[in-house]
Amino acid sequence: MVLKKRLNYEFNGYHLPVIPRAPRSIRRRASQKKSVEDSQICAFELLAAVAGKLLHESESSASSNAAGGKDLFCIHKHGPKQQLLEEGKAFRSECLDQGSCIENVFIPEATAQGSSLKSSLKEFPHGKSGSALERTSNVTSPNFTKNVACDVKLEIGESKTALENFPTKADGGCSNDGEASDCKMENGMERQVEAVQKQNGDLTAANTCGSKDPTEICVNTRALISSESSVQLPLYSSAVPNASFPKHRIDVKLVTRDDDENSFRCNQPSTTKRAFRPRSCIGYRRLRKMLKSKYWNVAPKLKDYELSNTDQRMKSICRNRKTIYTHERCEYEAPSKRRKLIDHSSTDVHDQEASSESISNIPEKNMKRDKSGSAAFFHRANRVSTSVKGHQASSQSKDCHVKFSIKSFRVPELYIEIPETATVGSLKRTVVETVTAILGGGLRVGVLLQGKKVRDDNRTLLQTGISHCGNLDTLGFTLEPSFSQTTTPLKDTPMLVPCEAHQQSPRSLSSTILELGFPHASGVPPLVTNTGNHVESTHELLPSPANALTDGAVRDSKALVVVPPMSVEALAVVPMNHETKHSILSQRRTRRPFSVIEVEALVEAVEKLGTGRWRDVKIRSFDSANHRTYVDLKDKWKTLVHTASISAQQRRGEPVPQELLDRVLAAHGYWSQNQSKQHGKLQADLLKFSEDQMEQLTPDPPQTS
DNA sequence: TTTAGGG
DNA sequence: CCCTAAA
Repeated sequence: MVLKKRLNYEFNGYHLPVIPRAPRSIRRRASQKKSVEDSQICAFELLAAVAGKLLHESESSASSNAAGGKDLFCIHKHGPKQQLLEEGKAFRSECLDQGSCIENVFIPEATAQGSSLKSSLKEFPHGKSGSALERTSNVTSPNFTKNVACDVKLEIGESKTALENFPTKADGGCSNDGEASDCKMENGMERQVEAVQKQNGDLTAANTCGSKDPTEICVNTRALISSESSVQLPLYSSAVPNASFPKHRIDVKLVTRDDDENSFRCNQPSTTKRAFRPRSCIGYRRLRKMLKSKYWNVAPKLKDYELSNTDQRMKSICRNRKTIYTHERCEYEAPSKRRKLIDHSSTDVHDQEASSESISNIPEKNMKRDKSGSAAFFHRANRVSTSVKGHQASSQSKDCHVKFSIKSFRVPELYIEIPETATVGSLKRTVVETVTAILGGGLRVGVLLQGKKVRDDNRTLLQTGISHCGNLDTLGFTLEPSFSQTTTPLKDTPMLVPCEAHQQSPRSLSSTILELGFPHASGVPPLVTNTGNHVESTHELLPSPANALTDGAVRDSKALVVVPPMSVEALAVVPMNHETKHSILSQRRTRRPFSVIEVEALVEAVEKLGTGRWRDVKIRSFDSANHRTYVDLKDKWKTLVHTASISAQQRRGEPVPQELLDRVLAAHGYWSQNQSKQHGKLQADLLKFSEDQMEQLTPDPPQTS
């Protein structure tokens, strides 16, 4: 079926607008076969399982961590791949596997027929761009990551590394900038080409990202990989600059930026395209839902659910989604009606710690502490936290209670890097956002003993040496930002705090992973956990120049990275506040205005497919634009129709060429008129009819309506 | 999961 | 864009 469809698309210009769509059940089946999603999930689960196992192991012996990490890595890396191979889609780029996607708007040349679209298409240097793209795809992430505009760099803790590299994404031609479409396209292409070239050059050096330290890269890569969201990193290691990809059809894909979901983009051979559907989107949504569910599930009472989140748990959650959902509504609707916040806190990572190398030096003495509601907070935190709380019986030695007084926490340092050309205002915004993100994002507590982090949450105070007789003087606590606002007891994990815009998807992924109990190999540098975030943030952070037009400023401000812990006082342990949660979990997706190119692609697709087949439209023209869901497309169409019906003066935003609007009206009229009959036997007739219509369609709408 | 609409 | 009812 898929094949058939594809053929149709390819060869029929405007002809066959009426591609009868298969009954949903069938479609569903087909889609299910698209294993990508499944495979991803499988991989995910597998990962989770492994993680769980590792975690387990790590608890018993720290030494095993390294190995564990490795294994994990391997699995992650190969698992998906293998699966793909099995599917016979060997050539899918890894980035795809990873779930990273690039948004491509591809426009079949065939389509170009008579419509104005054609003209614009022609502007693309097909040959050249095509090849460039292909190359790009080979290299995949590296290029993108490498990217053009690295306005903001995020650095995390001591591991400055890779972040810098990832940060920018190459800006796809199609992004939302307000530039004229043509220009955009070209620019985008060129850029990509440049990137590619550069990449090739640099590749040898191995530091695509330009990070100075290869080692670090490796580490990061690993970390990233482990975090699932990291998807792209694997490429680094395996990137083969010149590997040749199978040529794709004629589709020209435009790379657009895609942030929310996964920011990585890569060009996919069109062939594969259909194979994996909106998986990322879907996956993303799914995760989101899951998270929500969890939130509800757990958050309400901050019960100490077992922290060990295994995939089992995940599954169950999924299963109960509906139920949970209801639950949520009841309990949380009040605060914010529309937004369901996900409260990671309860579920999160706690146990895991991403160990950061950063060791805070000055241990603070502690005495008693406690502030607000840490109860819940600590609750989860298990042992350590408990101890912090006030006095509690320290685990084993029942007789002794250790009292702590925490005067201050060390707080991670923030590094913000923005272009010289940035305005002071944007700098301020950036700083504010960063801080907000951190504070708002949730904190976790790290425990330092003699300047060293205490990673093992399972050890008792006694075992750790924290007791009366012990050196409380050398005991310190750190407050570290964490994605999920959850605070985790021991260990400090410096993390990237996602800016508000940050989205979910990556975040979700990482969070999820964490929840799953992904243990970081202790040996692994600081970021296993973080990595994912980093990447994410990176994406978001990097504003593509093009985008700047629309919301560039905002974007710019988003990028920030948190580095190592530093001392900040009075950061009371804040249980997660709503706001925090709000900002992180339930954020509204970043607004991404449709670019003219996208509009064009949409119009073109609708002209062929008609309205009411948004899923197909999505697949056809926005398959790789992970941030554009079919609902988005439908909404966009709605607004386009509206836009087309109002005067130019009343329109806002990037102006859409009148020609496109005319086509919108034409298509809208046409399809609304024929909607009822399209599937029937009239199909043939309609076919012809539509053909005619379409052909003359160019600027003038089919009068049919 | 998709579609269709309201907000 | 989000949220949902329906399908």
